[in-house]
Amino acid sequence: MTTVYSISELAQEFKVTPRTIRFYEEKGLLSPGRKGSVRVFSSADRIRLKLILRGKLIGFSLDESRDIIDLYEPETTNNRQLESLLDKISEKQLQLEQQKKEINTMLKDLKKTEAICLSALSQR
Amino acid sequence: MTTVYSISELAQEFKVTPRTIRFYEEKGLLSPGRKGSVRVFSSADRIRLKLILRGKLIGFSLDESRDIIDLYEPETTNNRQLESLLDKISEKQLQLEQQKKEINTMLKDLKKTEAICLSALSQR
DNA sequence: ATTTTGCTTTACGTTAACGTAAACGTAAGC
DNA sequence: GCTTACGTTTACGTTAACGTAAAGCAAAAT
Repeated sequence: MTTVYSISELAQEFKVTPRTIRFYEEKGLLSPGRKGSVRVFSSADRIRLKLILRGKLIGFSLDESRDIIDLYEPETTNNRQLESLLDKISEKQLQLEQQKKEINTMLKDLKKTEAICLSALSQR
Repeated sequence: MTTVYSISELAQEFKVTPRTIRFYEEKGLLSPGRKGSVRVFSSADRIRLKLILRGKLIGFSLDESRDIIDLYEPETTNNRQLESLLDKISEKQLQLEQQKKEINTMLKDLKKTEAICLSALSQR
């Protein structure tokens, strides 16, 4: 008995609206099952939604998130495709490393500003 | 003799269009000087632009970027303001740390997929 | 039995972040 | 003196990512 979710269950869990989830389906980022006309989400669908939202959080567009998610599910079978997939993975890794650097820079700058504030406060 | 920049110089350097820079001014994220009607950008303006774009890269909206940039330039003078500023800084730091975590998770997942691809390739 | 709850589709509206085009000014080069 | 390059303002257009509202079906609760 595999776990399934309704649209509103997932919406609640991830603090988005059902509209958002339907929109993701419309855009081809999700393809839940159907029981009649009603959407039925599997755990795999849930994970995909999680990945989409994670991507969103770190500034990826839905298209970019789809790219990444597709990387995780290689239905790719021949070597040429596998190699192009590896290329894309490397590219995404570089991009993510770059973002980490930017974040670290920002954190440093914030620490500086924080220190200035603190010394200003301690000085009355 | 302090360095100044034209709009197209900055546009070229940061690979954006002049329109983008004007838009940022319109939104209050930049306020370059003027020589007649012509915009004149200082090094400080250049830095601000850099910060805006850095924010963009890691998924901040322009409003969020403005918030962060304003943190760096505390014209804040009284203690209450300084303390609220410190709060905001802490908040942003948390947010950035969170993003780093998400990025690391993604990187791990990508490594997994990469390994799968590689083993699939080595197996013929 | 009927009201409520939750889901569906369809469709128009909205906001952010610019793009694009028009119409004009000005200073430099030929 | 005219063109070319670079700047300006004004204004309408565009795309992504949903919001919102209408109209309807279907199961569950009263």
